[in-house]
Formats: sequence, structure tokens, C-alpha cells
Amino acid sequence: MTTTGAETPRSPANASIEDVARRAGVSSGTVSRALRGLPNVSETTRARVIAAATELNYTVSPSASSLASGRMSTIGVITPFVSRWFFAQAINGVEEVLHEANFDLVLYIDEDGKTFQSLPMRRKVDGVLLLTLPSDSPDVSGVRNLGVPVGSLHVDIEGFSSVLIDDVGGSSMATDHLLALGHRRIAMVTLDQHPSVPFRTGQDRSEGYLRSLKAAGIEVDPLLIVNGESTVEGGMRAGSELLSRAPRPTAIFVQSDEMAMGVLYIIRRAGLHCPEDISVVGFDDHELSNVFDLTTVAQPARAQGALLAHHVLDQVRLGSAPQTTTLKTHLVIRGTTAPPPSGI
Amino acid sequence: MTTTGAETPRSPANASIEDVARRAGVSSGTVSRALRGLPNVSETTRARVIAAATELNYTVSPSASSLASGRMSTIGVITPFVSRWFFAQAINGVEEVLHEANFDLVLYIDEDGKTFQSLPMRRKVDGVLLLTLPSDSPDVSGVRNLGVPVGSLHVDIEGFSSVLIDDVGGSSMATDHLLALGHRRIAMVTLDQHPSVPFRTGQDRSEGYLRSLKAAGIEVDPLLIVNGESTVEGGMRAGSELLSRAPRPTAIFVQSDEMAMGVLYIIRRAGLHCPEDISVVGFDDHELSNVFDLTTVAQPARAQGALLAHHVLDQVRLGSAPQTTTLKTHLVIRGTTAPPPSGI
DNA sequence: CTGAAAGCGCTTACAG
DNA sequence: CTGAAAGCGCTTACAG
Repeated sequence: MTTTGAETPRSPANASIEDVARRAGVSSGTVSRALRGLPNVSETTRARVIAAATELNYTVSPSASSLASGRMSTIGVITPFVSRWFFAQAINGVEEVLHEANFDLVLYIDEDGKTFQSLPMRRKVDGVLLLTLPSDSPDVSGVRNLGVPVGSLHVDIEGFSSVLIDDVGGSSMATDHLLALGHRRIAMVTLDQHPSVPFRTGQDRSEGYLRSLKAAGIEVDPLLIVNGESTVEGGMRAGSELLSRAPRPTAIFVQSDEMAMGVLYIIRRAGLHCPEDISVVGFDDHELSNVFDLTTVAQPARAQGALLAHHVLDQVRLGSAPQTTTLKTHLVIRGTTAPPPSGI
Repeated sequence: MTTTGAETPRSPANASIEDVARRAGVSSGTVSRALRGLPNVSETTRARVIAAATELNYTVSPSASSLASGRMSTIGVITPFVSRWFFAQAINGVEEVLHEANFDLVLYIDEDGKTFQSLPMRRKVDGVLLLTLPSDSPDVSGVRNLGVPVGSLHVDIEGFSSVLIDDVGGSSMATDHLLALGHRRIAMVTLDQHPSVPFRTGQDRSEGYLRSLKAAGIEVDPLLIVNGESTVEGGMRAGSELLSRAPRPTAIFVQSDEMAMGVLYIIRRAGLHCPEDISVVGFDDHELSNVFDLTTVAQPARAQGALLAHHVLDQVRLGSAPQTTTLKTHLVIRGTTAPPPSGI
């Protein structure tokens, strides 16, 4: 097989740093420094090296580079789902930041915490981003012993970077909005609660609701609080249950938009109208929320992922300390909330 | 810092293969063979090595292993979105298979085909899975020149493995269903068409519709075919347009469930009822389709990802030839389709 | 500013 | 069945 020139090398068995060094008339050490933009390389030499590298279509061998330097340029991301709105958005934010920083994203989808035992990312990542925690036991010691910076979303763990949102405040806003419209009989559909896990999301959102009711002098009716299991289907079940209460609630605060979609479905299916007969507020600002015309508490999921990635990247590259940031939420008022039916 | 025994090594600066060899009283070459389950190692030696490795909590250094062997145990996945149903499901399928095979999944989210130019996965993956193609020009030569097996979803490219579905047949089924219910004035909302790209999805789904109408002896009305831009919002726009036609169509075949959700929203918002006034069929069987009670053509997105991963893994590990598989679709009849209003 | 050389931690023919 | 040794392709003190 003859080649007609170096112009279009048909996968010419990847040039090595030695090839580049030879072509540029320098040592491989100099090539390494020049290509990585290190100081102490004359500009003329650097230019020559870059030219040679370009001509040879050279790319550094990641494994050789990692082996020699100990840097992997890779961040492991552990997520329970890739298909749910919040996680998908967070991953988008993470990916954008890592990509920009020339880090690779190794994805581990882990619903039940197996990854925390087998640690498949061991020795191949410079850092780990936890979009979730092991569900049974909050044992993150394996990840901690990896010896690399770790960041966690929505959970504040000693020694880890984290990004949180004000779940209490957000839920309180949602509840206050319903109160301001004149509602008194306000139900709540909760996320799954994890008693043994430091995920405070569900508890915090409940707390905001309780706090607002209390501030308004309204007694809490435990029959108006139902678990929606974090899913659309669970929201449907919870919605059915709440519609059967007598007297029926005039408004429902739902701790996630996906569950709220289930609730809305049930309301419509029961022949009721939202918001004329009953108001609904969600939490998330899911991308379909506007399609459902759903009033909701918006949280910046993508920004949370991006920020978490930045925190961990700072630790990896600058050796800085773990950082914790709490992001704001805000109420998005759409068409599923209105004053209660006048008959009540 | 003193250690109180080898039981709970607090990140003991990662044992190397030499440490294991010393402890087991063999050479590092034997350790390598024993741990990888290669033949030509006596079972007693293997047991000794495994014991030593366990005691030292040894894990092979991926970069050293890759450098020496040339194998990366990593597959690159390029996807335009992680948040859309089809891609999220496909990624789930891919991840499961790769995880099972002990391969890492490096994720590249790439909406506009940049990845095909910069090739960030160069020299670090054993194979590439394309859940998308560069949108401007169908130039996959960069990926091809990577010199590793490539698989593509929904596009059949020479030299690549691929997984396809019968889009023509599926759309034809959907249209036939509407015809069987008695509809004659059947509109269609199309996916974005990519004239220069070998993505046949949109064209094929249109073809199935046209074929069924033709077989039924119905003349195609170009005013009843509108582009929905592949999004919920696009579906809303397309829906509005179609509702303004006179006479109004009695049914709409929508080429994706997400667009169909937009169409359903518009129908409801126009004060019309589905399916009493107008029927709608989607395509996908999106996870929210049952919430919308949407009749649709189901395609196994997760299985497609899994199968594509298998195909490429076969090429990587067995050196087998690229494989192409076409998967079936089936009609899921729910509540958005019914006979046309009797007045018509 | 640059080079020579050690070293990163494995895998893999090659002998035996 | 096992060992000695070369080699994978870089990075990084260390000299100069």
C-alpha cells in the first residue's frame, strides 16, 4: 500500500511524540512542554513543534499521559436516572462544564447504589459527581476512600462539595401563593421520603408547606398529605386519594412536577376542572410544565449540575477546598392556580 | 501516621502489581495472567494471587493496562440530547450493556456535530456509538478514521453497525388504524426533515402515511402536512395551523409523541375534545404517553441502544463484522383515537 | 530554554 | 505453568 503524501494520512498508525520530536528537531520532552503550553519554551520552538504535530496529525496518548502524570482528565458521574427531567438537566450542565474544561465524563447509571460498592471508577477518575446516593444505606465511604474530590447534589456531606437549593423556602412560596389566593384546605403530595438517607428534599419541601400553614393559622389535616412515590403514576394514585376526601381540598401542592402531571390527569379524568374546581402547584419547572400550564416552583437543574462540576473541577485543578452553594428557587405562576370555587 | 493492620487500608496509596506479586511469591507477569483469568495458570497459584490481591485491595491501573495492551475498555457515546425520551432510553440500554461488559461509557452531548470535528474521543475509546449524526453535513469521515468500530442508530452507514426500526411500516399502521376508524381527512405533523443527512426517520414516517392513504384511494392534501420541528412547542404550532384548516381534519398522525403532546394541548385549548372531535396518533410510546392516554406506535428505544452496544462490543471483542438489525414497532391503542364525529 | 533519562504500572511474546 | 525483560508513550525532575 503506497501513500501519496502526508496530506491525508489514512489513519497512519497514530504518530507518537517521538515522531513529532524528530520532525521538529527537538527532544520529546520539549514537545511535551510545547504542546501543553508550558512556559520555558521559546516561541519559535513551540511554533515548530506545533507545526510538526499538525502535519503528523498527532494526538497525545491519553493512557500514556495519565500513567506518567497521574492525571486522568476524567470525572465520574453517578446518577440514578438519565431519563428524569432533573437528572437529565443536571447531566447537561455537568457535561457542558466538563467538555469546556477538556475533561471526559464517564457515566454510571445506578439506581440501587451498586456503584458505591463495586467502585468501577476506581483509579480512572480525578473526581466524582454524585447526583444520587446509595438508597439503602447512606454509605459513601467507598467513594470517599477513592481519594479524589467528590461533589454531591442536594445533599450536604462532610468533605464533599455540594450544590443545594432552598427547598423549604420554595415550598413555602408555593403554599403562600395558594393561601394568598384564598385557599384554606390545601393538600400536599410528597416525594418519597428516605428516612435513613441524608436526602432532605422530601422532608424540606414538607417543612415549607407546614411552616406556611402554621404561619397562616391553619391546622394541618394529615388526611390531606399523601405520598406520591416520586413518579407520574404515584401522582395519579395520590391525586385519586385526595379527590375522595370530604370535603375535597381546593388546592394541592405537589412536591414535583412529574407527580403534578399525574394529579392533573386524574383531575381531568374525574370530570373536574383545574383551576376552576381545584388548584395545583408543582415543583421543578419541568420542560413540559408549560404544556400543562402548570404553576410551579422553578429550580435551575442545569445550573446546579454545572456549578457542582465547577466546584469539583476547582478541587481537582486548583486543589481548593470543597465548596457548598445554595441556589434560589422562584415561583412561576401559570394557569393551574386560581381562587377557590366561590361556593366554598 | 501508623497503620493498625492491613484490614482496613485507608487508601494505602494503591498497591501495584509488583506488591501483589511479592506477596503471592510470583512474578508480576503471573499476577497479570492470574487476575485476568487467562489459561496457563495453575489453580493453586491463581488462588494465591487472588488472595494477595484481595488483601492488598488491589485494582489494576487502567492507564497502565491500556498503554500496554492498547485496549481502552471504553466506548464513546455521542448523543444530541440526554433529556429527550428516545435518547435517554437508548442511553439506558447502552449503559446497561456496557456496564455488564465492564466497559466504561464516555458521554459526549453534541447538538451540532462539533464532536465529529474535534474528535475528543480519539485514542481513548475502543468503539463509538452514534445516537446522532452531524446535522449540517453527513460527514462521518472523522469518526471513521478513528479506526475503531462504530455503530449508528436509525441510520445505515456503510461499514458501521446499526439498529433501525421499520418507520415506514409503523407509520402505515398508525394511518391504517385511523382509516379503519372511518377517517378520510387525516393530517400529519412531521419531524424535522434533514435533506442532506441520511436520517430517514422523518421521510420514512411520511412515506408510511402516504402509502396508506394511497392504498385507501385517498388523495393527499398538502395543506394537511405540517412540520412540527421535532419539539413539543413545534407540535403546538403545527396543531394550531391544522385546526385552522377548513374543513378541519378529523384525525392527525403525529410523527413523535412529544409533538403529539403539543398537539393535544392545542386541541384542548381550542375547546375541542380528543377523540370526540378529532383523533390523534403519535409515534414512540413515550413514558408520558399513558398519562396523555395517547394512541401511538411503540418503538423499543432502550432495546435499540442495548442492541447497538452489543453489535459494537462484538466487533471490539470478537472482531466480528458490522451488523445491522431492524426492530419491529407495534400499535398501542389508547384513548386519543375514535371514529370521526358523526356529522361528517 | 532544552535534553537525557528515569519512571509511571502494566501486558505480552519468548524461553524454559 | 512461570519468569525475565522489552515495550507501550508519555511526563517530569534534574542538569546544563
